[in-house]
Amino acid sequence: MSLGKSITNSYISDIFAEMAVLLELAHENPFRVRAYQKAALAIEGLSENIASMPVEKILKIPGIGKGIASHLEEIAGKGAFSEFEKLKKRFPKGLLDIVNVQGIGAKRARALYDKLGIDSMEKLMKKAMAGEIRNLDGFGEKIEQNIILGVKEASERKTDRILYWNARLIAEEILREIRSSGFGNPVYAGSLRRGKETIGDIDILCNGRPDGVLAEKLSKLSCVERTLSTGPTKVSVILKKGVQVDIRIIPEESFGAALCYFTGSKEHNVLLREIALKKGFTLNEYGLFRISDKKQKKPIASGTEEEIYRALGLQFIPPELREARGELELAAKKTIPELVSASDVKGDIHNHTNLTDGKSSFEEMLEKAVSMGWEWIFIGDHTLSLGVAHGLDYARYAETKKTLEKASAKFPRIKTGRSIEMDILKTGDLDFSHEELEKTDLVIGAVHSSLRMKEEEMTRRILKAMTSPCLDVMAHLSGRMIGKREPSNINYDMIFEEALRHDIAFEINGQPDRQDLTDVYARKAKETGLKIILSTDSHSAQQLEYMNMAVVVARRAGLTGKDVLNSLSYEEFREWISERRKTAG
DNA sequence: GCCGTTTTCGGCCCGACTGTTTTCAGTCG
Repeated sequence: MSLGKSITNSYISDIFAEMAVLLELAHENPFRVRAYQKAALAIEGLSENIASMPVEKILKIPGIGKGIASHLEEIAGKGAFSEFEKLKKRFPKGLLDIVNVQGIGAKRARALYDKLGIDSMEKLMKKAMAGEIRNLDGFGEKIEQNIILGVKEASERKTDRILYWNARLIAEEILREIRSSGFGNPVYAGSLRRGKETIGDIDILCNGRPDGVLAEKLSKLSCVERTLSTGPTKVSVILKKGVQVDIRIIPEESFGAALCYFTGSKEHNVLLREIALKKGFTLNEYGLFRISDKKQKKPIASGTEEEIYRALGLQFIPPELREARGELELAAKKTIPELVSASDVKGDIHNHTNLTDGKSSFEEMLEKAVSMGWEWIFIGDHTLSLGVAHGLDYARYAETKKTLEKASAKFPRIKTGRSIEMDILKTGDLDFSHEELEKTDLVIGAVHSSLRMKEEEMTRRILKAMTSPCLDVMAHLSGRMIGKREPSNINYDMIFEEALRHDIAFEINGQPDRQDLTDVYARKAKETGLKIILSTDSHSAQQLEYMNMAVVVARRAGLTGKDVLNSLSYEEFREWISERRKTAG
């Protein structure tokens, strides 16, 4: 059974996504292709490991039927399924890269392979430079030029997606530039508005008439490197920073319909349109129309998203939930929760100062915390075992706690505590003795070393750490770093169940490359009945702003203000710590 | 390949833009 354990949802999801591409290359029925894409997305969004789910339960997942279920069984047994293996042999690996080049899809990739034997990015570049592609049927000089640019961009880009936080900063910069050029009301949409972990390209909507004038001006913004396409309603550009941005020009009267349409997700939109059809409407980016209104003259709703959802008999769905994960059913029953927002947050618990590996002093941290509008902050540092971070032993913890108290006196508007990020050793032991732990304000347990242990071993290590009554919060549980480090193998079910017995809270870490717990597991934690706490893991005062990152993850998980301990007052939070320590032992 | 309160067969969301073509296929979101 060792094979079954390593078969994660993301592993399976990747197989089905690749299968979809291979089927497209094979000129298969497009709806079959779509079915595999849908299955890949559905599996990616599950918190429970699908490989160990009973088949009756698997068949209840929307988008998964008998066909995919039987493939799943095969994957669970041997890591792949036969039709997939067969197709993989039929097409060289390099073709999959070629499909991802801007302007090339499966059809063109297949044609290039059949007619010129192009099976790698290198060959593609060579043939394009030699001018051999332009002579093929359906190709031309322009496509050839775009291929050369596309291959260059693909090779320069290190990863094809950027972190949410970075995308948000870039988007805000463009919005400023568009605004200062005098164009009305630009907003971002797409996966950025939905708060996805990583962002492929940035979608921006802008108020204006589709007369071509605005589009022309937008393609000349100073941050633009090259223009991919320009039409009266849409401009696609690549920024100097390497990110693709699609800007749409939308008349005010259909702004809501467009915002909804371009926010997505695609799957959410498909379901939304199906609901519209059942009610005798049709929905597109211009509005919601009666089907009988053939020329789409008079929209039922179009100006705002709220109007559109209302006209469909649905509660408004916040963008972060629009992933076709059951939100439409909730909206129909009007049970979409009021999601947590930055204004619910009264403080942070997990951060670092210049006493260990942070950059800022207590005073700088406190000043920033006040400017965030918080009522309290627990300021933390690493413990000793984390040699690289000059961690604290108990004596230094106690000493610096006094220093913090002195610093706090200068900031009467904010209440403070001294937290400590307790290293969970390889054995599952903690870095301080029990007597020392009892004298700390707040203990945040975290794994920092030997992250690649086997699942059983790593799970046992964390379970053991949790038996300490003073371990209050579990930080960045999976240890993953997006794009750099895979999550550790752990058994979430066992860890969550044990944590529930000890009333241990789980952190959503707001570092843009951590976002850990993920939205999927934060949702599961809530369903298990666990408490959740948002943190910044700041290594400078400025980074306290990452609280906004953690809020986005929490919103995607469907959490309310009440679900996060950050919404407690200082006294209530202190009370929670002492109560849980009393009962946990 | 999935799905079903008009259905177990025959549908499957919809439009913009480009570049190739003389009316449309491919790509993208």
